[in-house]
Amino acid sequence: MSKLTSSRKPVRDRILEKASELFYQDGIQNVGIDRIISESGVAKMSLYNHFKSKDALIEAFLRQRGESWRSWFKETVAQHSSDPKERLLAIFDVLQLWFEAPDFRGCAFINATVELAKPNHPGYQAALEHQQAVYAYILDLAQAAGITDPELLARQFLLLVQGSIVVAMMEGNSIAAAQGKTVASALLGSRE
Amino acid sequence: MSKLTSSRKPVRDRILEKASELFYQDGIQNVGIDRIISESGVAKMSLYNHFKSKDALIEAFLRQRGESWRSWFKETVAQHSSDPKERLLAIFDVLQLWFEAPDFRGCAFINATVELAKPNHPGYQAALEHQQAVYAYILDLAQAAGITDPELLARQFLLLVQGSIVVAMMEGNSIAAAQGKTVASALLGSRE
DNA sequence: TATTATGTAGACCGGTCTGTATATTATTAG
DNA sequence: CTAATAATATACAGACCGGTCTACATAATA
Repeated sequence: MSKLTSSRKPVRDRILEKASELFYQDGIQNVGIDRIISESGVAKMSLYNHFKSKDALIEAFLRQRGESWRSWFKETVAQHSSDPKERLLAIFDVLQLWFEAPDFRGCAFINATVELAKPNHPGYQAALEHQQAVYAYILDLAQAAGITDPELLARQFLLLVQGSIVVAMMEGNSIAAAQGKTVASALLGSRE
Repeated sequence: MSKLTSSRKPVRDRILEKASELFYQDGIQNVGIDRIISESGVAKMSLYNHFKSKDALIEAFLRQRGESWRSWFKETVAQHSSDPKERLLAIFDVLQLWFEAPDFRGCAFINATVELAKPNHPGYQAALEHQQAVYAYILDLAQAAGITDPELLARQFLLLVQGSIVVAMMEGNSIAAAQGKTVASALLGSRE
């Protein structure tokens, strides 16, 4: 217990946490290294000791956020219902919860592809993999629900999810979630 | 006819054209003033003579692109069909055309809100107005088609349109358009 | 205790960015 | 022809960027 001892957490975690917060909130390009280190209370050399470049930090941010977001999403959907078909609809209830979070600023992965622009950026690939993982999750639910042509339904749902996210971000409210759910219901209903 | 006379078009137009191309293609933040002036063959002072700042140029780019994109979109939809209900579906055929354009890189307005991040940026408001205009156009079609609750259908279509655009951009192909159309068909079919 | 790891603090570098100032050249109008 | 206007070519300011380097402090370990 030497001085301020804000170093309860490992340095690397503090850097990544603060970088994640700032990158998501203000945009990757609008956040500089200097701000990350000053707000996380860490020396610049510590950052470059744990991450070889800003691009590497961006990639680490995206991969970590992808994992934590998906696990939160799946768990929250699961606790909404145990019936697979109802879970497909619960997707949009959970989206609404997300949209209502005060720090919501859209999908970090859509945002990253827009900002990074270059498909060869390591963060770009991470974003694509996240979208694939989300699709795979929806496909799982569709298969468990016994949907005919689950691949098509999963793709349709993916469009609805991404569309809801974008509209919610631009408008700054959560009504897109409920409207997405009405479309999802229609899709499921038209198959019975 | 003095020298190279690349100045067939007025200077302001050349600047705005090149800025539009570069902003859309590489991202607003990834394009500097110096590149715009060098590639458009114009002096830096000419740019700042016609636009008071880069932010003003960004706003001009978004407003001009919004108008030209919407007029292209409406005209192309109109020439696909004259029946309002078929036009609602033709939206996704025209989207597919757009997605297949070699320079397609998503929606300039979604991208702008992501990049600019600050809602008080003049370009941000232009982006919101564009989305409103697209919604108004879909609503027009829905009303002309005699849809019950046209507002709801227009909102549902907006989600599908935005979702298709985002997915097409990330994946770099156009299959999202056809899949969006299947959802649109289902929505229209479930109302008969 | 001596050694090695890790982190801190801050100066510093080359480069890029937006924006301005200046001086010169074309073009156009009266 | 002359005077006003518009565009050009550059140099420059000042801020910020990512990234490196050095010197020092601290903590763990042998």
